[in-house]
Amino acid sequence: MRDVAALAGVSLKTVSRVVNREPNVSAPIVAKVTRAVERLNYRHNVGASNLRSRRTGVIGALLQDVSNSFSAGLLRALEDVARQRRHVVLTASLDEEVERERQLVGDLVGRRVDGLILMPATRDHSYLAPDLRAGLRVVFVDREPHGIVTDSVLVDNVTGAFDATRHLLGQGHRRILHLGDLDTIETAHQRQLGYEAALRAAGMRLDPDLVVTGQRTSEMGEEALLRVFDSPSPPTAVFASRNTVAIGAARALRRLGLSHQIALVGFDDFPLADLLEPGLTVVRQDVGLIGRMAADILYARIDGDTSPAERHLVPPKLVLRGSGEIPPRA
Amino acid sequence: MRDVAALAGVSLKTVSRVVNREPNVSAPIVAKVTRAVERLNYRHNVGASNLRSRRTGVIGALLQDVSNSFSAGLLRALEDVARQRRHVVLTASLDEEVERERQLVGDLVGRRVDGLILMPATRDHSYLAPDLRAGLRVVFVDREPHGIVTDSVLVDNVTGAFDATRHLLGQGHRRILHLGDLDTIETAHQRQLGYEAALRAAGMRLDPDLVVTGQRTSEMGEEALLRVFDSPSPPTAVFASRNTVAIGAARALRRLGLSHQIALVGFDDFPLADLLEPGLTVVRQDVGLIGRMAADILYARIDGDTSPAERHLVPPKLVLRGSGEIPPRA
DNA sequence: CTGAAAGCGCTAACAC
DNA sequence: GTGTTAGCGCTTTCAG
Repeated sequence: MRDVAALAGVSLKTVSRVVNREPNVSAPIVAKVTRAVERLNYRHNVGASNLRSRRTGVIGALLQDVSNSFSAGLLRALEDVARQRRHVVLTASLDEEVERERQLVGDLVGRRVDGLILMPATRDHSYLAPDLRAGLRVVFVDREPHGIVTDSVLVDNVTGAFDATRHLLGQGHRRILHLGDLDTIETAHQRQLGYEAALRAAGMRLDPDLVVTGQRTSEMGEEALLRVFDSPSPPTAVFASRNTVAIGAARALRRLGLSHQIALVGFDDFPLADLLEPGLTVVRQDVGLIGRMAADILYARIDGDTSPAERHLVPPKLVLRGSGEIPPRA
Repeated sequence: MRDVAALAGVSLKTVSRVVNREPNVSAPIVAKVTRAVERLNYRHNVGASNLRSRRTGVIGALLQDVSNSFSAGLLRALEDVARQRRHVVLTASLDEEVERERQLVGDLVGRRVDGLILMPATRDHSYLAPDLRAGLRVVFVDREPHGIVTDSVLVDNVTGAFDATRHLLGQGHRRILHLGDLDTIETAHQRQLGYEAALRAAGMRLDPDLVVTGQRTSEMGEEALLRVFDSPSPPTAVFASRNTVAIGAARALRRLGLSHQIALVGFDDFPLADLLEPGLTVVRQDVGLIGRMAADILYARIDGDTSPAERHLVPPKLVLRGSGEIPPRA
């Protein structure tokens, strides 16, 4: 920058003004400086500038796994709003690992990100309190903050699961298997609650044999379903409350030749769900909307919004494609 | 940091040493400093440290679209190797937009990333030459660098398309439709070349009516296929050289009721391709491997490897699942 | 509209 | 093993 100033015959501060597109610099000087910048291949050092100005133009996004379609879609939405501010996004995957979350949060705070989008792996977030007090802006996504107060954008999992289950009940199903993720995961637990509530609303009792949680992968879902169906009175419908598990369930039904006999509803849409045979009925969470909301809230905070933290609930939507509309066998 | 030093009763430099886990600090002092850090909720300012040390611990990843499974998988692989170094990844999507690429490269260079992974939208990369000369390390992924010399990790698209086409020919198909992306996109062009080469190798002539390029989305692929099949002598097989297009083609065949009559091979695998009916035969590119290779090469350069830039070709693999093994109609 | 001086928070290079 | 001095590249404050 010194060299640029010298070549352009102006002061350091003037170069700084031009580079930062500040107003109040005369056009000829802007031109002169710009020319010098190009001639010298000068690259403004954003890091150095941050040191004094206290804003990095970076937001952090700590997601579950950027390679799964939910996290990836979220990231894309965040990126789109960040870009409008000429901000940039630092991402990492947590893989449900508690230690990783704490370490990455520490790292991002150390890098002085202007804000943080967090889809937490931990269940207790009080460790964030000092940073929050120090001015860190955080928006939780998909999972609720515990032990601290901050904004969140959540899917209404209870309602989504309730709707899915009610949909199956409405078609006459009475034996509905719930295949779910680890019950310790908050969203999974809420879906279980929604399932139970729908049964209760229909005046039914919960049959513990029809609840199989702890399914994380499509393989686990597939095997779990095969196990359950190897019984004298198998279910007539399946609610698979995680997308990978729904895929496993679909695969298992295919293997059993029951794709068109057993109803199946999944939670969380994914590409190609409509191309399966039958098309997979799912509860869809609008990732684009969730990401945009989270980013908008984060930027409102960055812009100085000091209203009380809010919990934003995004309603999921039941998308009928065929698999969920199969009636119980006569 | 000054406060920490004061509280611990040591010098600034000693705190710096402890925070950076440098050797040659006595255990009791480390403990004292660590305690002071915790008491004060001190957060090491990585940005300030970078200013002096000239390394940011950040790599940039400019990909096509982080929400598609190819880019997302790549990003995940990059992240995994970066994490082993306690580095972090700055990502953005280019969406084939030339201007965006240049702007983001400029931004990331300004942020002094230690290295850059680039899946370019541009076709001329000479604009990078000054930065390269200034020491920027760049590894190209999926597309070749033009106008500069730097490392790249590419999929052997010609061979992949050749194999796919030969596979169809081997089953007796003679009228094979090639549905491809914009021919101006390098990878798409190479796939067209592979298709042509396979026909030539089988002693066949290229029928221009059987080449439909410019298909970008699944909708376009679907319509294009419907158009082609609305003819007196439709093809008996389809090679869809882009994953979204293959999905559109599968959807179109489904609509025509020809899923089991017409052979279909796609390029680039995606989740659930095996669950379609019939399972979709594809040419698979190993994203995990590509990402790991690119990151390893980038870090080798960062570590000072000055050997000549190399072009690494990853062979794609034909994955048979049924749709590509349908024989031509008698 | 432009510039000079001070300092952001840290680490390199050296001394002790 | 630990401390001191200088300065990374920029922006802030205030003066002109």
